Amino acid sequence: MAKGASTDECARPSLVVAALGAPVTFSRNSEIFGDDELAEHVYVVLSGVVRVCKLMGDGRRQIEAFCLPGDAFGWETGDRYRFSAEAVNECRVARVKRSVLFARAGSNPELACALWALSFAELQRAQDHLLLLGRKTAQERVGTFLLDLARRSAAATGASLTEVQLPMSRQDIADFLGLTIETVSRTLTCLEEQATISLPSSRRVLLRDRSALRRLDS
Amino acid sequence: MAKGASTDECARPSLVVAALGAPVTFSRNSEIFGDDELAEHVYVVLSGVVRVCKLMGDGRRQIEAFCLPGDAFGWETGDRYRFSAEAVNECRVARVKRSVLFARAGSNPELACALWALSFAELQRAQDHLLLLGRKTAQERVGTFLLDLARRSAAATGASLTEVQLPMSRQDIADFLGLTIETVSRTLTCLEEQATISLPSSRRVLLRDRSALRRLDS
DNA sequence: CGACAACTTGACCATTATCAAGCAAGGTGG
DNA sequence: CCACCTTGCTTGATAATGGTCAAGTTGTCG
Repeated sequence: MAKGASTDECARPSLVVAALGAPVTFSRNSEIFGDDELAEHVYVVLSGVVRVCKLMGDGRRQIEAFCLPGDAFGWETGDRYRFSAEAVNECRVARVKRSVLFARAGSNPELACALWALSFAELQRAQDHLLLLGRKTAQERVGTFLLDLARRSAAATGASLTEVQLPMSRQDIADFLGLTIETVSRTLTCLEEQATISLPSSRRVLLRDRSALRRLDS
Repeated sequence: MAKGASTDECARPSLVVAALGAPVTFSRNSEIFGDDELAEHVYVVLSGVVRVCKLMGDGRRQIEAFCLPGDAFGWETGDRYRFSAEAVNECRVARVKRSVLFARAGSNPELACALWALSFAELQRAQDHLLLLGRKTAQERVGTFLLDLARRSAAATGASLTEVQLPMSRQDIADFLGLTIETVSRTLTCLEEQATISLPSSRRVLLRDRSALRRLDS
């Protein structure tokens, strides 16, 4: 306990930011903000899961991130959002006015530090995701996804590390991993046949062989 | 000219940061820093091109970004780099001590603002790249790449918008676009046959039909 | 119980990867 | 100055991963 706060000079960055905003709830599949809308707010997930995505003219979709409790989304440099955000399931988010946030950050070093921490977390996730989309096989993508979701769910809500709830549909997973829904389904089946995971139901996954999964993770 | 500085409340963020560092030069293909090394510096490109990349155990490589003059790289939240950086060609970079940078940013709002601008620019490029890697075809990837490089080269060095110099090898392009070297080569040949581009030499590209390229860009 | 959405599975296909030559440009040493 | 080698690029033939199209199955909600 000696120097307990050493890892978080900016203790719980998401809380620092969320404290400045008002909680809002969104129902499954409802839009939190749309591509090209005026970017007036930054958001922090309180409960539930949010997907942040880009759409191409012909309907192809790339989900850039699933945001779990504690994650922030809606950062922009310009004055408009460059992607849309939707509730994957029923969820609560803290909505913080950008103007308020930046005004306060100027005079509040703890807040400024929290903003850094949150936006960098997003950058790092994006960078890891580039490697996945550019160079990993379907099996590696799914394996990485499951491990990551398990780790982050555990961190955010204290869920088990070996049992993952999938709040999102197969289509969402496919659009996140740069695959099709069929390939995601087949890959999960294949991992189950290899006894790497088991699927007690389509939205619950047990990680049976974590070392096999970690091997897929690279 | 009236309100000339409106777009850059933090005028030329890269210059503000670069001013704090010392210029260093690197020769073609030399390493600027390696994955997992202690992250003591942040860098700004002054001239030349830098590639920032991740490697997998079996040698697969993903280039996360090509950094042109004015771009910054080497941001980290933790104390170690999570990727490596190498000189694509002879290049000069400003090397800034992280400790100095962050100490000064605390008391210098212009600098703090410049840091935001630079790191967000990186985040946005990463996010656009996710869509490319996850959902675009080979032809779309190459088209997007050429347009982007032309635009950024023009912005950084005043180069022409219709003639692109490729400072990087086909292998670098492939590892950036999530393709193989052969597919990049074939795709360029194919675009030339369609009269969308021409290739006076392997490292020079003329953008003949920008609207066709923009259609590929989505 | 019926209807609908979400998921799985199968058969076939296409894009891109792999493997293997061949070619062009640039540098070096005789 | 030229033969030789190296490196980087292109092209071709073939293979494989993942995509597409089409049925089925499961599960949920009225």
